[in-house]
Amino acid sequence: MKEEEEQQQRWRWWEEEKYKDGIKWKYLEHKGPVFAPPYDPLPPNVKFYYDGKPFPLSLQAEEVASFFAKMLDHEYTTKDIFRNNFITDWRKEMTLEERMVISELAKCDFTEMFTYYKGIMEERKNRTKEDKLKLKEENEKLMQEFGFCIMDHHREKIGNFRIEPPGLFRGRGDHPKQGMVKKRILPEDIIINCSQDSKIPKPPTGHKWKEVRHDGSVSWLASWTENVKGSVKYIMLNANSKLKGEKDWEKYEVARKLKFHIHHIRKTYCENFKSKEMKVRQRAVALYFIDKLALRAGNEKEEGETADTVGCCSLRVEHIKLHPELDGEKHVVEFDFLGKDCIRYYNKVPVEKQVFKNVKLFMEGKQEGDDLFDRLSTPLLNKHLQLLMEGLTAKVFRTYNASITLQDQLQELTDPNDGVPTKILSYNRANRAVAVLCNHQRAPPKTFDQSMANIKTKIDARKEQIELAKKELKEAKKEAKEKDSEKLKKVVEMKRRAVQRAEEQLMRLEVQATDKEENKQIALSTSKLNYLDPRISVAWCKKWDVGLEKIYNKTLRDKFAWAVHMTDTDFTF
DNA sequence: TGACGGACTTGTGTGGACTTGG
DNA sequence: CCAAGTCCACACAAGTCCGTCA
Repeated sequence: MKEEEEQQQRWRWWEEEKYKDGIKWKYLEHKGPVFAPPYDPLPPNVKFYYDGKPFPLSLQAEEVASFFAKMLDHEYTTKDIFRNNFITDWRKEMTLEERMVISELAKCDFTEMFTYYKGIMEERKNRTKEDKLKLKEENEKLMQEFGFCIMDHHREKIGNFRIEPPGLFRGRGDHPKQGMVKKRILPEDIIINCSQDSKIPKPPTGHKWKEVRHDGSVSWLASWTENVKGSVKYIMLNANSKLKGEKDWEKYEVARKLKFHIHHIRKTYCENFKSKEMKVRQRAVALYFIDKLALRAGNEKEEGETADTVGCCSLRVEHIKLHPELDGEKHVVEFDFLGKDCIRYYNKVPVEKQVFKNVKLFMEGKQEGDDLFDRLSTPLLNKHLQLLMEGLTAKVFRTYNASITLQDQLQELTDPNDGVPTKILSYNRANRAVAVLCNHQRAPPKTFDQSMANIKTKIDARKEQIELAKKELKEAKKEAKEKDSEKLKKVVEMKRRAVQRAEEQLMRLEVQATDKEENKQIALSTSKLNYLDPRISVAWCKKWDVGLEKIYNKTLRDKFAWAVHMTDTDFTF
């Protein structure tokens, strides 16, 4: 409750005016990032072996070896690409002498190091309560000093104030760069962004910043270029900040605006299915998929630099199968491709006849590896969308369709007569419909079967308990009827309550089991965090008197404080 | 128009904190 | 009170989209 109060106390940025012309802030002061702790060398008794013999390593080579040693029980270290990239990068860190000897990873023995680090982890886990408390306090102190900034007179929380420590790059799926060494970032790599009239952060002693700039048109406080992909990384504010919140609010407003244009847009792209211009037809069909299936835009990617994943515009012929008829349905398109994060998208969808014919046409004369939409790119698509509605891009359709689906599903599934637990089940089901639409999948948790079985056992036990309680109630009633006494009446009442309580518990368990089962392979958190207009959820909670904390955890309530504050029961998306 | 980099959002996995039930 | 299970915050990877430059 205390936190809720704190939240109420928080500055209501949404009641203030925004800056114009791309200005993000006028005053920004912070302490700079926190760097990764320096490498802690191995004790002399822990050895690395090459070709069966102990082989002492230079400090630099040892540090990189430790990255691999710590991961020995991870699947990554069995993959060829990972191993090859690692040994190549590792050898770059070696001295000439080391490089002369160490050439084959298969001859490297890291097991002593692995065991050593395992032991340290174990020790860490078994720390005493006092130690844990002390660490927590130290962390808190660091957070208070480096975890906040002053932006235009307000103290704002920073999202990530720690620089990423060095290690091995863990790309997802078949990433060609997995296993490469992520180098240690030094102050000399860091660009600091703050206002000129602020207290400029001091670099650690003996070091200098790469650059200090004062750019109020961007939101980041510090940045550096990472060595594996050469991309820029940033220190930015927490999701509950004004800067992030305003942007998020704006996103949902753009999505809401689409509601007024969607009818016309859909009509237009259906007309364009018959366009004489191939480019227009392809654009229309792609847009149809983006709208109907909530596919991502699908930017072009540099070949060989990333895993082979696609979105709508980058679909290739091998990702599509056409079924004139399938399971009693006509014009079925079968999608099978790897999307963002190498998550598989598999779906069989009956489509408009015109779409089906078009896709067939687009595929004619093409072979594996060819683009389905060879005349289309995301910039082209977005340029077109911009003309249809200001601020419209491909990803707005995902936000729009996710939010409108939640709203419709809540309307459909919520039964006013239900109790709170069942209403929450309805909410989760509505949320689930969105997650399915957006293909937010997850691997079933490793403990899933076990914990499912546990719930079933509990349910059975409850049922038995109810039987017993009912029997006792019956007997108590019978006794009370025979001998009319106050004491017996009380007993009957007690037994009645016991039955009721047990039945309520049973119902709660059954709802829990259903929810869990339906959620086995589906992740709700992503859509909740990124796609669902929080005002829909807040309004629903207020309308049905469901505590917001049943739907949103503290982080979400904090992030969506603006929505919590401004939304009433009558909000419609 | 096409490559490219920069800025920002979206996404999953994970370790540790927190909760719960025996 | 402890172990097991669950949940959350965080780390950081991987997208989208825009502006610039040739």
